[in-house]
Amino acid sequence: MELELAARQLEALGNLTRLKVFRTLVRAGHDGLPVGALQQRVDVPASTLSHHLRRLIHTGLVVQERQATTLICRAAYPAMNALIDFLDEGEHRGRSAGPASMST
Amino acid sequence: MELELAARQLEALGNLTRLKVFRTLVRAGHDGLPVGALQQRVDVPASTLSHHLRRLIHTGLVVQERQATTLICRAAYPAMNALIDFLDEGEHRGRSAGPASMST
DNA sequence: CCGCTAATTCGAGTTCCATGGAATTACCAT
DNA sequence: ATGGTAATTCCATGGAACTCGAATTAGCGG
Repeated sequence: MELELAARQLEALGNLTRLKVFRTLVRAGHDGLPVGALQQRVDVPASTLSHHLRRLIHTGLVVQERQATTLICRAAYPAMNALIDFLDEGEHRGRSAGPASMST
Repeated sequence: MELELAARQLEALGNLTRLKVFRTLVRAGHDGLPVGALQQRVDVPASTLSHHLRRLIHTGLVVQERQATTLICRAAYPAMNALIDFLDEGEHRGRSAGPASMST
């Protein structure tokens, strides 16, 4: 992972609103959430949320997929794990690939 | 870990210079490095470095200890691990406490 | 006490970021 | 095509962050 990308990702997460958004998506798991649902949970004006989402997407921490008129947002777990490993200086320690996958 | 603290720590790491500083300290291990040595490695003016260090210290990611006229800086490994766990939604998975502690 | 080195604080300029209302695009249903 | 909902882009405005030279403080050695 490149230093610059890591810095941009960390900066992206270093904002209260964006961090809330990202954590909400991490909790939501692989199914993700529509932008509208995110807006209700995080409680910010739509335009503001959109700006923040754009940034998270641009840095590769969030992915969007269109389903008709709604846009589904998902946390990019691989990117998150790469970022964590980077902070750790490459000490991998068997993180699971996705959201808290309990059991088997 | 509180959301606000996590955001401030992530923001602190989300700057190219500060990220370089922090990673240099992580690599340096428990012995840490004097500010002067850091300055040589990261190559920024002393005053600039000092501002960045202040921020990293203020957020709890770095610790300083005085040794005569020089200040030793160390990465705060517990804080780093707490931050990582926070991003992960509290999935702990046996990270080691410090720098790549090979063997025993 | 005086000088020396280490490091921080002061001060100022520039740039970048966050916010949110209004206008706009995208897509589907009828 | 028209209406309707989802979401983004446009635009303006405070405000905060980054940078770094100069001045300052902290602590030792002679």
